Amino acid sequence: MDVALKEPFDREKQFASKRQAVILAAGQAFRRRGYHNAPMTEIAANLGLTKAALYYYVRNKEEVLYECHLMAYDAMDEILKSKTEGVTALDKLEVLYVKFVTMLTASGVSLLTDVNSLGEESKTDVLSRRGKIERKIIRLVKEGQKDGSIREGDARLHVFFFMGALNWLNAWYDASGRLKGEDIAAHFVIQMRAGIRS
Amino acid sequence: MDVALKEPFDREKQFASKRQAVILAAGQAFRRRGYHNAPMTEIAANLGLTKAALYYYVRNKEEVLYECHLMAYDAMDEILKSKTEGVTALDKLEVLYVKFVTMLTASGVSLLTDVNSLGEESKTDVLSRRGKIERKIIRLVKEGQKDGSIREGDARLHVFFFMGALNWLNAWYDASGRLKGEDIAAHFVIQMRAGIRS
DNA sequence: CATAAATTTGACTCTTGAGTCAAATTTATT
DNA sequence: AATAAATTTGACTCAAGAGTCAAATTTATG
Repeated sequence: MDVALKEPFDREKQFASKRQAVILAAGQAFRRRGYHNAPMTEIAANLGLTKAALYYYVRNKEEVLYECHLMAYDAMDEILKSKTEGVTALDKLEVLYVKFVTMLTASGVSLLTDVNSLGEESKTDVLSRRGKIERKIIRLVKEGQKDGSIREGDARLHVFFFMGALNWLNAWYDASGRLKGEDIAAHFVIQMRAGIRS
Repeated sequence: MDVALKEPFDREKQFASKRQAVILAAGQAFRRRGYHNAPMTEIAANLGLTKAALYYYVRNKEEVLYECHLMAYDAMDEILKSKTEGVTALDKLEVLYVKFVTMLTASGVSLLTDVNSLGEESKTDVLSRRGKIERKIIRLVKEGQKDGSIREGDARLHVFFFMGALNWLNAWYDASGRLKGEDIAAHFVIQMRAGIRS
């Protein structure tokens, strides 16, 4: 490969990965302290930078929040694409759910709930992303109700119930605590499955 | 009763009830838009008042948030006191859970999660209140594990799972939507119970 | 009606934190 | 080393919204 061609690409990659680091760090801060209680100055300091330096990588704070949401939804989409194993829909759902919990506890990606601090456009975008994911899971639950693996009842409520556990997880989970992500995942799937199996 | 004695009491009562109205309204706003996205001016306007008038009833915004938390925890404490019926611990828990959901969907009381916008003292106070409630429920779950009605496993995780559904409920529930509070309650208990029964 | 207490308001002040920018510094390239 | 590009910074500006207060208005009481 021609070096002159590869290098500018490397630069971009470095820039992109630093940008990602900024967004990840911000996400942690938003999750722990809340969007409005996490000043950019502080996020910068955590990265050994100045606020002004952050703005070299990012347009504004709202964009960072937006990207945090997208990052989480990208990760979830990725997981949703992998739903090939399992014979019944319930089995498939189980696999997905473990992956969700594991992702949230291990990857550093934060599943934020603050959608109201976004501008109108990004807000509707984020909500539509979320809606798509929810609908996929709801569809899977309905499939399970057809194949007899999942109990009858409002599929949407089935999903909201166990997705609530995920969102709440993000509020209380502390990676440095005694509970390991895997243990939580193992526990949560059982409870999820038991809650909806027929 | 002497009128001269009763009247100042009535005044206080009126003041107190108006103050409660302010806090309730603020709670709704905080729940829907988030604490920092709900300016006092707007909350006041919703009540047909001016911001300055609000401050006649309330010391500052943080106090309002604090009172919102307390209001929810008072309601939950009230419910927890009523746990007399039911033969197994699981049955008791079931009764409590229905009441929780009903309270959250019907009473106008909001179960907020933003605890980081509180000052240090009120924050620890709120967290300790929450801790007490959680511990009571955890104790009940352990009791259920003893009497055989509830599956073995980390009681704390059992509780965090189905309490997550409650907290998440507060984020998506819309009183004007198609789903009635009772229906949600009916659905959620079943899923809660199924998730932890032995 | 007169008076006093309670309630409400308009018009302020003040603080916090987001976002900017020209200049300084670091890093890579020849 | 010289130069250019990339990165970082200190020192700003600016807006939003919390909170204040003296004065106006409303409500209750003799």
